[in-house]
Amino acid sequence: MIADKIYAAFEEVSQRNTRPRKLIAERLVELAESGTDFTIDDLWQALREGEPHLGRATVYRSVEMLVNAGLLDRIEFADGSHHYRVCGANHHHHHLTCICCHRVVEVDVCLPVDQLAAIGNQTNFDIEGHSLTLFGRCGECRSGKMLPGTSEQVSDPSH
Amino acid sequence: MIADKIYAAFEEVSQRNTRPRKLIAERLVELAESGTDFTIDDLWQALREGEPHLGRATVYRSVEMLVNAGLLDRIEFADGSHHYRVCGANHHHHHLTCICCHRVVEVDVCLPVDQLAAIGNQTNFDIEGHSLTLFGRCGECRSGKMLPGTSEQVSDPSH
DNA sequence: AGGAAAATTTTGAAAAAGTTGCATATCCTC
DNA sequence: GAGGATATGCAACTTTTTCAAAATTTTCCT
Repeated sequence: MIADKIYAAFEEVSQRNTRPRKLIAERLVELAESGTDFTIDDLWQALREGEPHLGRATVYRSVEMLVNAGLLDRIEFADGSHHYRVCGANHHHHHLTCICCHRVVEVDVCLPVDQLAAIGNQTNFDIEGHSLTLFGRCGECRSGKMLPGTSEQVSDPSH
Repeated sequence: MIADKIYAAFEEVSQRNTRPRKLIAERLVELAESGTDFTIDDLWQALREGEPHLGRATVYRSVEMLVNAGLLDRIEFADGSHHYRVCGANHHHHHLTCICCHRVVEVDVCLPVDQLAAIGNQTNFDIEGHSLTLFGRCGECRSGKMLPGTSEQVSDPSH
């Protein structure tokens, strides 16, 4: 159950059980169920309707915590902007995002482990992580002949 | 010669030869020669000393153009911040950045081409690009037992 | 055990940092 | 040098962080 995962992750990273965090968890459950991705501001605006004094900073901090905990994915777009979403897959994965409509697909592509190790040796770095995003144009945008920036943002709930 | 490359790239993307762009090009030549990486604000502050009316927006736009032209690399750090630097290598490459000191190393590691093609087919995307950054801890930071955030930022001119 | 002060985490208003829109100034062509 | 188009920089806007204050939990005392 996705709701349990969210509450569990939240309890792990937070040491106090506060009202704002309960509200954020609730809202994330909704967003997880619909598979919607969101910006920090989207989330704040939505929460603010029920809790007008809730501060943006609280949302920022909670999202950051949950990204570190692996519950939320931060998704980069080709234009440098980014969204978040409740992470669907439990295994290591990356994202492919559409340049036009910002559709997001989770993909299994990754770097060969031995290459990573080799780079670590060559450079004398302990490699602790990496970030990878593929950029492209989805079938729908190609057929619609949309240009970058012309389209609305669309999230793909079907993964 | 690096200076020629910079002036050439600049002329390619800009249709007018304006004073602000000349100043930006000059400064980038200096930064390229020392191998220093920089933020937009670093660059603006430096330019402003000689040209107090120069606007931030001009610097933003010029940097964006030059990133698109492939002359500047945008380098991501593990904490979500980013720097720019005049691109050393002419071939396709990515970056490995130190979590502690923000040292940057250019690396040749990349995705297998056939995997990219396979993903494109599976998802019905035309894959047009990707972004990849490795995060780790460099030898110096490991031996110094520095913690994230404790250190100054250091750029590695020796690549 | 019950209650309140102490200790510590978390919050949110406001300040700072980063980015963009638009009227004006500048550059190039004729 | 005037006209047309690009590029600029001010100012507005958006995003992120800071820090004093509020809230939660723990500790201590009766």
